Amino acid sequence: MPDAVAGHEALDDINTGASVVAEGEIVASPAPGQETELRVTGIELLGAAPDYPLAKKRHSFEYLRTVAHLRPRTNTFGAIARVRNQVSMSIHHFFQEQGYLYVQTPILTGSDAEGAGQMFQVTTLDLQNLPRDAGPADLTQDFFGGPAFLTVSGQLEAEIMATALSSVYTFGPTFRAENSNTSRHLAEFWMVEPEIAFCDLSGLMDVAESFLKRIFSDVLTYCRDDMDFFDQRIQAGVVDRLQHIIETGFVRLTYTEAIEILERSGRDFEFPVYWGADLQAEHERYLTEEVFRAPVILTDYPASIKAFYMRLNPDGKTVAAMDVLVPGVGEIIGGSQREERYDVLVRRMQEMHIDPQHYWWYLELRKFGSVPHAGFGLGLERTVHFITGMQNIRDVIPFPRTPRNIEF
RNA sequence: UCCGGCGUAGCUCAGUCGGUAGAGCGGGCGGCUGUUAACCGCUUGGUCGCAGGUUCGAGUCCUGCCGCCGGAGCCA
Repeated sequence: MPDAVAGHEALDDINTGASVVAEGEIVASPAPGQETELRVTGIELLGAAPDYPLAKKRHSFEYLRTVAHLRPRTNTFGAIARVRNQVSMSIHHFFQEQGYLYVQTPILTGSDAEGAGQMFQVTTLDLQNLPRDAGPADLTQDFFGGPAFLTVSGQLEAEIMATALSSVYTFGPTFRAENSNTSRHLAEFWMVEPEIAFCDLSGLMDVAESFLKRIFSDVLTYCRDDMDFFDQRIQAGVVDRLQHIIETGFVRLTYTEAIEILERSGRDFEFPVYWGADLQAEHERYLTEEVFRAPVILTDYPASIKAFYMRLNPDGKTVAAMDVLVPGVGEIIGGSQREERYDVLVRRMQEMHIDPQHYWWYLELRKFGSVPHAGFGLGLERTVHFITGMQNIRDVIPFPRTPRNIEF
């Protein structure tokens, strides 16, 4: 930089990470690989960056997690933030265009058995000095007069709204206190949960498929540069994979048919395959990655391995549930047609040792003008995980919460 | 939580049979200059995750703990 440039003496303090104001003229560049450049006439150092932890080179994602306050400054995390933004917008656009109502469901809940995993308990009691006489703490003195938790799903409340206002969707944070140490799990993640009035399982599958295709298509259209970046630097083939999914139909298969395929495969699976067993990750991978090489929607699982609120099929053995499985990530959507028949729902709860009294308000939806309805949950981070080809879900959310990790 | 692997310089890693710790990058100094993760020379840089144990001697072997990674379970 010529000495004539105003402020050039600041150059000694301008290194990687510094913030500057540069003035000049945008001109055509003679250099290969870029069309324009800034011919600087003045430069000012706003904030120096001595001992900046991010060198001008490649860093491991593992290291970047230890500097989560700086990693959004890297090219990869910038690209992820833009894709996340686009996916979020596409979710809203898709449902808004079809007349769904965006509703907010509570983050705090008093229901301690929503059945979707371990919950975080919330309290204002002094944990060092709990009110008690020998026995357990007296929770009637707690803020809500009883136990309170962070939600694991907005589904039950969404059903309330959907049976009043027609189709709705929620989009918010969800919390699971499972001690899961994997590349696919977070303790805090964002979930989209549409609840569709007057809808059966077949209609639900149609929504799920067109929903995912819309998200993938928008990302390829509006985040093309970022997707090319992921294709070149993170995982080769992610663009073609999305393109292929958009252009082809999802495979639809019943659980029973899937079991038959697995039994006929001749494969020696670690976990045995038989009707009634829950499908293991190895079984799902075989179906999505080897047999069909495409997203697979599995339906009609045995009632014994699914939640109480899923609608019992006429065969009396299976429920109208569906899982959307994608290659590499596994389950990206889980959903079902809901049991709208009061008597059947009560019987299912009793079979699964769930106290119907705890769900009196949920049951009343079936008592007063019940309608068929269905819904599913889509994990936002699992979706961005799949789209970008990133190896670890902790790297597709700015501030991941996992066991023993909440510093940033 | 279970199984397996790993933890060495600011970062990425090597370290043989147990014998007093090394490279590249980064940082600093100098040179060069149409650069794009520049280049050339010199230089700086260590509680070998923590705590014990075995040994004349431990980065290396053993035990426990902590953390990270991969897989599994749970699930979005």
